[in-house]
Amino acid sequence: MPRPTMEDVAVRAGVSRALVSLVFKDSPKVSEQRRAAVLAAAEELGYQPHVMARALASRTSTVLGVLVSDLRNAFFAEVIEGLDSAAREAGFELVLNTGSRSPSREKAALHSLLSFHPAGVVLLSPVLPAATIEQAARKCPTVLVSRSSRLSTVDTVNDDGVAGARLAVEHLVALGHRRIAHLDGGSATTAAARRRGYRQAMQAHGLTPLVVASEHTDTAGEKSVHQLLGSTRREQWPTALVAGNDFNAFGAMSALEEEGLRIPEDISVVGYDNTSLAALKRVSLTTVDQPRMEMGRLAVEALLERVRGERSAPARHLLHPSLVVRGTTSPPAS
Amino acid sequence: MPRPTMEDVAVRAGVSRALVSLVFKDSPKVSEQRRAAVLAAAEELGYQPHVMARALASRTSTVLGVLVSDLRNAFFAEVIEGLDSAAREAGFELVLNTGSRSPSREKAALHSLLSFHPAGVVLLSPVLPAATIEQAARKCPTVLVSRSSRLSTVDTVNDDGVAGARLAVEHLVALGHRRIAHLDGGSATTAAARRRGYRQAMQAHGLTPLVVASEHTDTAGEKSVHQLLGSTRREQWPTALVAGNDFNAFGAMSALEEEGLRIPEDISVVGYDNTSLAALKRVSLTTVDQPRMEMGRLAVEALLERVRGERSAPARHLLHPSLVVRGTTSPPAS
DNA sequence: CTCCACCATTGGAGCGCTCTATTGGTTGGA
DNA sequence: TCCAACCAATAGAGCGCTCCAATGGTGGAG
Repeated sequence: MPRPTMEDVAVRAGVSRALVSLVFKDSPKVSEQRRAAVLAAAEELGYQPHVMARALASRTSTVLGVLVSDLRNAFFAEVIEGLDSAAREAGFELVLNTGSRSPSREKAALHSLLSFHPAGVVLLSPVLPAATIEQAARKCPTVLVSRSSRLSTVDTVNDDGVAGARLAVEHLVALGHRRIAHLDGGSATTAAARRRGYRQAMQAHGLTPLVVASEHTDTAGEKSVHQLLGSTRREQWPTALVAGNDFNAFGAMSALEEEGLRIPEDISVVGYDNTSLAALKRVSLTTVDQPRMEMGRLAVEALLERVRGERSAPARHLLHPSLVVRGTTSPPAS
Repeated sequence: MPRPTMEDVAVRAGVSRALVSLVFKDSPKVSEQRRAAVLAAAEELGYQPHVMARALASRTSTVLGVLVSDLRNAFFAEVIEGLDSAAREAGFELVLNTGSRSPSREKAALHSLLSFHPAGVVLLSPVLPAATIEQAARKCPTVLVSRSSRLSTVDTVNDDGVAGARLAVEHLVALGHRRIAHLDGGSATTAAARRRGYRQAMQAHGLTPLVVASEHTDTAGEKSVHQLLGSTRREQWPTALVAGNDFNAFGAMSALEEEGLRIPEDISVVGYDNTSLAALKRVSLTTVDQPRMEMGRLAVEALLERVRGERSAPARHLLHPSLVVRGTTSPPAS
């Protein structure tokens, strides 16, 4: 299907190609009369400027590449909405690609993103090796979301996981809990900060931390709880759990119920991420909320600052999480 | 950040630009020696072909545009994975855009997709008016997923909602249920077929259909259930519910529990879509599964057939859903 | 020894656009 | 009346690439 070009519009409107270009750039130096003629001709032909040709000719890209490690995780969906609205406002287009949580697939996806010669790329919690990220950063401005980095060439946007985990512990302590366990996120990029925050908060209250190995999935949460309860005397069981993230919390809750514990009467559970499922009445999970939209917007902002050459020092955005109290936490059974 | 061009590579390898082009097209008419030299030079410079320039010069696009109506819905995430793998295999790149369930935003997103002059576009359950879709179809091959159309210029990929809803009813009838209500999906593009399937199946078993107005969200499910129970005598309450989709089912389940009904002992619930949440042990929702990956693959296939000019008649793929029985259905109380 | 077929390689035009420099047509001040 | 200043409009080069037609170099057949 051959689509009309700028030339076609120019001929039909009886003007030069350059004038059409000016009209589509909203240049003020075009008479109202001509502008109208051009727009009419474009409308009649169904003309639409060709982004790629424009990018080539102007030597500037309006494309922002976005690599999502895992589309199934609704957390990213909301970050993307933030990216999307910020990008659109600034006149940029998003090109999205997904890596399905596999380093090799992510690499391929990043490669394909870079082949667009984008103005910048956003990497959402990538599992890529640091070397690959550095390589990308040499090609265009790069910002990391939900993953930290020491590279001075990349910007980062993260929530303050230390503060978030602390928030969860403070809440439980305030309710009267003292035996509070943490289900660790393992290799996830955000796990270390949450673990640290948990430890700090526990020690600040003179309590003994208990970190249980796990992962950010519901099956891992399930397994870890079974292991924890199976290897501990009943009187020693924790009265509250700080899960690595919401999915982990869901798994943990299933396991707890299987073991005959009621939530929150017998044991409280706090998640992390405030995914949309947590808000479902049936689930009603107390959890830590990250300002996802805001994170998306900041990521785009950081990118654009680099694109415009306004900044060369790395930006390190650390956002404040907040606690959303719902139905899975209550004071411990006397 | 200026990136190296084909010219740079050519100079460094001591060959012509055209030869470099041939190497990157994997042309067989290049000597091993030169090929190696070119690849080495490219590697050293960190050269990567410019997709946009290539598209312009070759007058063929390797871009497939994807419009997702709602990224938060995990259903689409899996369709996209199907799209992604099929596209990658065929050497195409995905450009994703999201419309956040608003017609005007969707229109803007579609517009921006089309400005890439893609080889084709995939519209995932769009809320766009038919006229807009037809317009898009005039510009490039277009396929609709989870939405049907009479337009001969667009292909469609849908699950057989009639069969899916029937599956749900059959299952409940087999368990012994007779008063089975349906929570309707309202204006959702997939609602009509499911409603029809429900009606047909009920009538086939000599049962009276009861369609309750609702939407494909959990809050709507909640409200509808409260209304249904509030306006009916207890003895008349249904013993089973066929929800419009999983989210609707989640909301319905919250409301049922609030009304003091146990699931599945007092009332059974069946969802639709088999979203990843349905599989969470804590939820364990019996639901209808659509072959999402397959749908993604078929969509890309349909597009490529049109691109290659192999077919001009509209393709109408109707896929068979299957029932996934979990914990929210059981025989009715005596 | 010539001729032609065949091969790897190359120059150059052109894809749809932007951008710089330039044109020609008004104005208005001196 | 003349010229600078200004304006809308345009010609033409060039962005990074592909592709076609053409190049020169080789080898085998006649």
